Amino acid sequence: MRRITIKDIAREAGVSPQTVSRAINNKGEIRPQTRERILRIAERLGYRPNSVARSLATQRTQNVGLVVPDVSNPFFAEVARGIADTAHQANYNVFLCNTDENVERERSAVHSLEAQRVDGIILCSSRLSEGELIKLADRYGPLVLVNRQIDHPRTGCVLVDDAQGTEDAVRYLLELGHHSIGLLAGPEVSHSGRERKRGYLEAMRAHRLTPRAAWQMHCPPQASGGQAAAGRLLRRAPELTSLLAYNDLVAVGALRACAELGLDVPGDLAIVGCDDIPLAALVSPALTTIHIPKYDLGQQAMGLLLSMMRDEDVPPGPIVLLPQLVIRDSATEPTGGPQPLAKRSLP
Amino acid sequence: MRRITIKDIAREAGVSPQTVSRAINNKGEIRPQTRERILRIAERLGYRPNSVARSLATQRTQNVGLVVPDVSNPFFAEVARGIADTAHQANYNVFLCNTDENVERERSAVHSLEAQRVDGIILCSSRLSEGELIKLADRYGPLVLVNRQIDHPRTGCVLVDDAQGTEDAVRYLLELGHHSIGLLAGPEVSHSGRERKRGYLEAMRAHRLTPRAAWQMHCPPQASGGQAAAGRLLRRAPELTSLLAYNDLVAVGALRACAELGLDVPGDLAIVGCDDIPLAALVSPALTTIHIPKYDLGQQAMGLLLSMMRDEDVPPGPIVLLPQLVIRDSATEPTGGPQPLAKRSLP
DNA sequence: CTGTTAGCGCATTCAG
DNA sequence: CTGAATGCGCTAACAG
Repeated sequence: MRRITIKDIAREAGVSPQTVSRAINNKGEIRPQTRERILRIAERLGYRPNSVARSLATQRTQNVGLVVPDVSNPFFAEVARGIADTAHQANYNVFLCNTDENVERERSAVHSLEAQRVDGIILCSSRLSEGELIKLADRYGPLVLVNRQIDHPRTGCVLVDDAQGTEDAVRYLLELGHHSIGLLAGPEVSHSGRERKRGYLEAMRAHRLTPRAAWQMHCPPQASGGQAAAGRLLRRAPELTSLLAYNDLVAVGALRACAELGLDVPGDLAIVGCDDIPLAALVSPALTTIHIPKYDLGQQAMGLLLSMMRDEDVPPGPIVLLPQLVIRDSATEPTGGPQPLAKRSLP
Repeated sequence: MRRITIKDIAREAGVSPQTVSRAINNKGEIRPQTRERILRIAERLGYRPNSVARSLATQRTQNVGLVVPDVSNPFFAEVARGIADTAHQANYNVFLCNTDENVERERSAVHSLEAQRVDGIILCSSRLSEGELIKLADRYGPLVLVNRQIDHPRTGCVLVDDAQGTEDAVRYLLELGHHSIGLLAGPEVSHSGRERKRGYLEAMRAHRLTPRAAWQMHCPPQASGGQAAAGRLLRRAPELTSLLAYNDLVAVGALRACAELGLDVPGDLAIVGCDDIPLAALVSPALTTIHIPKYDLGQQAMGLLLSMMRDEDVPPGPIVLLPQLVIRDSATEPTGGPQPLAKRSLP
């Protein structure tokens, strides 16, 4: 089944292919009348322009590549939405690549996108080494990094001030009257994990509190990880009246751990999450959490990429987005009574 | 910045471009020795094959299009994962298009994909009319529909037996001892909404129970919708001891409504969800729910599309996947005491 | 305003 | 085993 080409239309209309091209792209001088006629014929014949041929001729594809660890992760799903929406508004298509946090897959995704000659690439939470990223930026066109930062003239970065987020959360807990704040830190390798921990430490120190090692524990960023870690942490440090979790899943895990231990949230223990994924509002108690502007992150990243692809001047330095504490039900003032776990016999 | 082409490599290697092409595609006769040499040069020059040019020459793009209402919806996110994984294993790239359940956007997405000359298209929960789908299938290559069915030689369908799922759930509740089972049906326009309702009605009738209209209520497929509807339904029909929800979000809404009304789940009211999105396992009580094999759905859809693109023979008729009831904590035997709401004065 | 010529980078003939 | 010619469908540059 051969598809209709501009030649077919040209023949039908008795003009040259070039004229058809002009009519379709509404470009160059052309008599409105012929243009109309050609368009009608194109319509009648069910013509669909061939972007592949056009791309080859123009050396631009109007496609961009999006590389994420996992679209089924609600965090990246929302970032992806922001990117896709912004891209489509600007008439760009997007290639979706998942990497599962696997460097090898990320590398192959990037190669594939280069082969596709996408006009720009957005890498979310890239696991590639700084050296590799720079090499990529050197040889390829516009590149935008989400949640990662390198210094390169053809690379844009969009970040969230994760440390600021946890600082705000810690301050909030302190103002509520909590003095002993535990941290369920995420993976040590993760960028946001390190930043969020840093924010916690800084906020503590800023308030002349020495962060105790016994109050901190790393865990995998899922509910199961949070549940296990929270259980251990609360036994080890029963004096804790509040917990800051690496993300909402970990916070939910902590919620479950509390249920197991017979602790009431927020009565006995205040819990604050991070990310504000849809889940956060739906568990009970609904999570007080640090909202990360995920959709915005996507919008800004794609917006930046668009500017770069259009060769517009973009201000140097990363675009930094601010998190915002969302107050719901999982953190209130400490009851002030005896230490929650101290008043019970632990299993 | 001009990119390296096979010509550059040919010049460097002192051979013709065709030889380079053969070396790279490992196709046609070529002396292993020259092949090796060429490949090394390509590597050194940082050559990336130009898929655009290749596509134009071969008339195949190795790209497919994926159209979903919303990737940030956990249901479609997982379907998308299944599709993307399977596609990448087979060396296909995927274009991602969101429609927001907007027919106009879906139409434009399809046009865009046609222009990209993707080798195949997967439409999830398409809102296009049957007529339009058939026209699309007529003029375009392989098409696979997820959650939708049409009869067309070049179109494949992958479905979940939604009715079977709710039938199983109703039977389970009946076996637990529930006689009054309410239905929080989803949107009337949705295909799965209608099917799930049908399954409910059939299961009731199969057990010689007349489904009462007062026990059924339609609602938007979100937690808020479920909460509002459950509240009204439970007041209207206080004799209900169990509730089947259109999906997990609606079920969570029902959970909240129960909390408002002072009803214990599962003690006073059993609730069964549908879909088994990650949330389902994380709320408390954890939802007993109908697991829809979302990732499978994606895998099968892409698998089918691959077969069709390879012109393999595919068995006619839709691929039908079976849901499976996942038993967790939100549904147990009825307590058997006085009707739950009857024993309290309603606000 | 419209047509002609050329080429984008590659693969597919067919010769050698 | 390798090279030369041709075309995929379209646009850019120039002529008319």
